[in-house]
Amino acid sequence: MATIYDIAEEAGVSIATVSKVINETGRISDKTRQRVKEVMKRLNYQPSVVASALTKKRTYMIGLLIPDLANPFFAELARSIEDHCHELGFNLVICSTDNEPDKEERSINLLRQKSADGIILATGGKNQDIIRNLIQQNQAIAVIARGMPSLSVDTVLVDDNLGGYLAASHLIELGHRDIAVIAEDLEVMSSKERVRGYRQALEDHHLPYREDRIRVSAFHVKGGKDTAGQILDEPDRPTAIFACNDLLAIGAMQAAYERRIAVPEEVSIIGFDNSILAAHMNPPLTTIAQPIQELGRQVVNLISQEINGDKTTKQRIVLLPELVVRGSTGSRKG
Amino acid sequence: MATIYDIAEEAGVSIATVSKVINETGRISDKTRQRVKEVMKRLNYQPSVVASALTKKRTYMIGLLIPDLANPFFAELARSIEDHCHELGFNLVICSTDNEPDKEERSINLLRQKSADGIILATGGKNQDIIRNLIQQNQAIAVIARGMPSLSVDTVLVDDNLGGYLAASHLIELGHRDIAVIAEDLEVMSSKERVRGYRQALEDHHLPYREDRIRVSAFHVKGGKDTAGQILDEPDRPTAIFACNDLLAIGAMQAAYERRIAVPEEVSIIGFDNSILAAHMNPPLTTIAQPIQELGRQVVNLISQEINGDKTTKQRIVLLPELVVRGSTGSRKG
DNA sequence: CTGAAAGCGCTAACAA
DNA sequence: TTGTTAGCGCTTTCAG
Repeated sequence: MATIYDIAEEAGVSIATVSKVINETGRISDKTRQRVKEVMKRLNYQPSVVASALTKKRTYMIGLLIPDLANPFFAELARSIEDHCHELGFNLVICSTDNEPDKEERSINLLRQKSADGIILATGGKNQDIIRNLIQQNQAIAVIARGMPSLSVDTVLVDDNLGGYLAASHLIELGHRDIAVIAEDLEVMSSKERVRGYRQALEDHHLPYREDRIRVSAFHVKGGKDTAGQILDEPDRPTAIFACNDLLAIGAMQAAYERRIAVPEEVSIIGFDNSILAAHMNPPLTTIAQPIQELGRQVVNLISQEINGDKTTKQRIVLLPELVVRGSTGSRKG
Repeated sequence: MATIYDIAEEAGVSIATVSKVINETGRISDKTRQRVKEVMKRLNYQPSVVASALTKKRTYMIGLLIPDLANPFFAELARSIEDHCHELGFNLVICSTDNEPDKEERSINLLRQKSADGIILATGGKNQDIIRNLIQQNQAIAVIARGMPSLSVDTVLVDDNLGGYLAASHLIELGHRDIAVIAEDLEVMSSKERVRGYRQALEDHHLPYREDRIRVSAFHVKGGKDTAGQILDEPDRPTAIFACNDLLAIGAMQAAYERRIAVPEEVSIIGFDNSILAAHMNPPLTTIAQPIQELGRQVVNLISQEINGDKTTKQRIVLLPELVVRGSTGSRKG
C-alpha cells in the first residue's frame, strides 16, 4: 500500500501538500493539485482512515445495536440505516445482541475501542445504565424504535401506544370482544406501550380488561407459536389475538394451523411491524405498519448532526404507525 | 477518554509497561501487572484500536459484501457470520451492493481505506476484475455462496448444481414433465449451476429440455411475481415452477394466488435457500436448503486463517444442499 | 523486569 | 502557495 510519503516523493512535493489535496483544505495551485492527483491515481493510493482518525478523531464508522439481524424487521431497518450512512460517508457496524445485556455491553465496548463516531441503539430497553454511561462519556448516540422516557437522548420511534390502540380497535370493530395479547418483554418501553394502547381501546369501547389475556413471550416465531398454542388450547379461547410483532403473529398462525383453527374464520390475528413477511403470508397478515425507511432516515440524520456537533438540543421524533388490513383478520363469527 | 499515558502516570510506570500488560506480551511482575490492571479498571480505560492498528496493521474489522441485507437469506447468513466474527474478536461491517458493480467498488474502496483485515464477498459474480485486483493487492478475501471457478480464492459454497438437480428430480418424481425455471442473473455462476442441475435431471429422466422454459428475473419478490405471471398466463403453462431462490418462489406463489391457480394442486412451486420465509408461507414452501449457519462458520474460519497467515493454500469448501419437502409441491394432476 | 525512544500514516498549526 | 514539524495513542526493539 502506497503512503502519503510515496505520493509526495513521486510528485515532488511535501506530504502536507498531498494532505491538502486529499482533504481539499488550504490553497493549492491547480497545477500541483493535478499532478498530485495524477500520482495518486497512478499508484492506486487509498488514504489510510486509521491514520487520519488518530488526529482527526473521526473514524466515519457508526455502530448499530439490534436484537437480531435475522429478524426481518431489524434487517430491513438495518438496510435503511446502512443506506443513509453510506450517503453521508459512514460505514455501519452491526451488532446483534439478542437483547442480552451482556452482549450489549460487550458490543458497546468494542465500538468504543474502535472509536465509533456514533452508536445507534435499537436494543437495551432495560439496563438504561449502559446508555447513561454512554451519555456521560460524551458518546454520540441515538435510540431507534425504542422509547427511553427517562433519558435525554435523541430518539426516533413510532407511537407504540397508538399502534396498540389501532390494532385493538380494528379487532373490536370487527366484533371481537375477547382479544388476547402476545407481548414481548414488558420491561421494554415500546412493548409496554403497545399493551397500554390495547387496553385503552378496550376501555374506550367499554370492554372488560382481563389481565390473564396478556401473555409474554420470547421475541421469535417459536415463542409466538408456543404462547399462542397455550392461548388457543384454553376452553374459553379468545376470538382474536394481537401479537406485538410479526414474528410472534406468524408463530400464532402456525399454532392455529396445527390445531385446524381457521384464520381468520375462527380466530383473527394481527401483527405489528409490517415486515416483508407480513404481506407474503397466507393469509396475508393484517398488521400495524412501522415506517421502516423513514425511521432509518431520521435516526441517521439525528446521529450525524450529533456527531458533527451542529446540534445541542436533543429531540424525540415520533412517527405514526398505520393499520394495514389484509387477510388474517375478519369479523367475529357466531 | 483515558489514554495509555494516563494509566502509566497513575500507576507510576512507563507506557511500555502498560502496553505489555494490555497485550500480555513481555514479562511483567505480578505486582505491577495487578497495579496497572487496577488503574485501568478504575479509569475505565479502553485501549484505542485505531492507534494500535497504526503499528500492528490490524483493525479487527472484517467487511462483508452482500446483495441486500433486507433479503432474509442474506440477513441470516450475515447473522451467522457476525456471530463467528465476534467469537474471534472481529467486528463486521456489512455493505449491501444490490449486485451493482458501482456499489461493490465503492464499498471495497471504503473497506480498504479503513484497512479492513479481511473482506468476505457474497456478491459480484460478474466483474471478477475487482476480485482479481484485491488478490493482487494481497488483501485477505473469501467468497461465500458464489462460485468463482476461474479464480484462486478461498470459497465456501453449496453445490448449486446438485441443488438444481434435487429440485427438478423432486418435481419429476411427482409426475411433472413440464417444469419452468425462474432464474437469477445467469452470468452469476451459482445461478447458472442451478439451471444446469435442472437440465441434467431432465436428461437423466429422458425429458425434453425447452430453452424457453428458462426465464431470468430480478432477484426480489416482485421480479418473481412478474415472471411467474408471464409463465402462468401462457396457454400451455407448465405444471411446476422451480424458482432459484425463496423470494422468487414467493413471488411465484403470489402470481398463482392472484390468478386463482391453486398451489400445489394446479401448479407446484419449489424454492431455493430455505430462508426463514419458506417454513412460514402458506402453504409452506418446498425448497432446497442451504446450510446457512455452516456456510457462515466455515467462511469466517477461512478468512481468519487467511488473515493470520497460517495458511498458504487456498481451498474451496463445497457443502451439500438438501431437499426440504413441504406443502407447495404435489403430484401432477390430470 | 522495566523504560527510552523511534516510528506507524496522517493532520494542522506555523513559517517561509 | 508550499513546506517543516509536532503530535495523535500505541507497539516494539533495544538498553539498562
